[in-house]
Amino acid sequence: MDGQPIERGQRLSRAAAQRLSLYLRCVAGWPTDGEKVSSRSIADAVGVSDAQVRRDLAALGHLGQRGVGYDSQDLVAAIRGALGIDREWRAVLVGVGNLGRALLKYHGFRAQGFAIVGLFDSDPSKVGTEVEGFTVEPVAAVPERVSALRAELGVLTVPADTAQAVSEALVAAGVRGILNFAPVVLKLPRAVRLVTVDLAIQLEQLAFQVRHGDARTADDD
Amino acid sequence: MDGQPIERGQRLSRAAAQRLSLYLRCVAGWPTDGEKVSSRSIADAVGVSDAQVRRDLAALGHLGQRGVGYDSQDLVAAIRGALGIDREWRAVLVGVGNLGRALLKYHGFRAQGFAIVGLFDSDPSKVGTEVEGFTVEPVAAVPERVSALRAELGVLTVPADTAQAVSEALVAAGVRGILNFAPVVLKLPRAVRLVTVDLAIQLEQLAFQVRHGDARTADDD
DNA sequence: CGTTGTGAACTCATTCACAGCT
DNA sequence: AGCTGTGAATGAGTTCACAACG
Repeated sequence: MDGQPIERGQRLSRAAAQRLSLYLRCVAGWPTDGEKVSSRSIADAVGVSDAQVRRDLAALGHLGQRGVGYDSQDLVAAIRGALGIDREWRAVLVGVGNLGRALLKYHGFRAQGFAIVGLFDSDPSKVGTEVEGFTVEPVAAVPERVSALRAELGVLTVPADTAQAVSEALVAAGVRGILNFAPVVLKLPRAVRLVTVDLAIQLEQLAFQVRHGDARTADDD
Repeated sequence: MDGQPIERGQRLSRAAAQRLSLYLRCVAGWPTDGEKVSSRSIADAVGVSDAQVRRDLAALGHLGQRGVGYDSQDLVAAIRGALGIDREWRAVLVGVGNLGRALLKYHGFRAQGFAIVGLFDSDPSKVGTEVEGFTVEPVAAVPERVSALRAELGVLTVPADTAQAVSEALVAAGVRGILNFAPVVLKLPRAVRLVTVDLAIQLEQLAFQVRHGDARTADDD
């Protein structure tokens, strides 16, 4: 039932998709003052070239008007569609430590269409407690509960040594994508999408850049 | 001849540096069983091609032995040197919320040579409290305290609306690099290095990949 | 043998520059 | 005039394939 509305002319690269997230964030956050947005204004806001912005947006279809710009309303809708966040995504979170709680409190998720629908932890002292309105369930319940909750995504904020096992349980329960914060390389079936955010590596990247005055980099994951 | 220790033949790309972090993590974590490591074994562990590993490591100098492999000891030292984490980096953390606390507890930082030397928060109820062995100081004290603490890096785990102001204070206090977790595009002097980790964007990337069975991606930031 | 290091080919991504529309 | 869309040029990054070496 994915219908069919938006046809993609060409595949978006991973990097392009990241930039679209950035464009979305700033355009959606702008006051709907005049309605028209130019590639230059977006470019300045996120720190890329205007040609880059046009190239990225052109990949979403013809939604700009020459001599005028882009309609911010349409633009937001088009980017959402291209990123696949024009519908709700149901996700469970495993590992209710500080990081897990930080993510729960981060309401940016819900605003972008992501709904956390279940919480799990292996620590018996946490199971049964209430966190941000959810009752923490035991990690052993993942197999049955995740499918019952109809969750498609899993967020993994558990220690490194249990990440592989938990991720396998999530996959077995039908999760199709995992956002992993444990500093390990998970081995999962090809069909399951995986995005790993390794906080220590990001700090190393920063140190690297400071040491060698290397790249300028404005952001990215 | 090349006389000296580690001169870089060519510049490392940002992407290459990220992969080096991954190599480092797995090689350092391996039991020093035989001493010799092959590009293939590293490649399998982190999910890239063996040619890629060789190309990356060759950029660090000649540290492999044909027909044998790389000495894991030397390899770890060389990668650390290339990434600039062969010495201690002093960092302060601003924003002692859940995310900030999660980072403090994450001992992977200290293990990699990063030392948090100060904590700041704007919330008066947090100032003066002890967190992970540090006394939280007011954010207003940043200008004087950061230089006194000789911190070179700043970790920003504050709400989006204060991130720009706090980052400017950090820069004024002499910080040379900022690891930013606020979902905003910071505008800083070119000389200050910036790495932004936007958690919501990572979730969007995951949704994007699940939606379009697009890339395989193993990780990155 | 097995494994590295690397020229060369190739793929992917970005920038340039301008035609084409408003 | 202003601004988009895009072919062409450029650049960056990755894979191929094999010579060189222990």
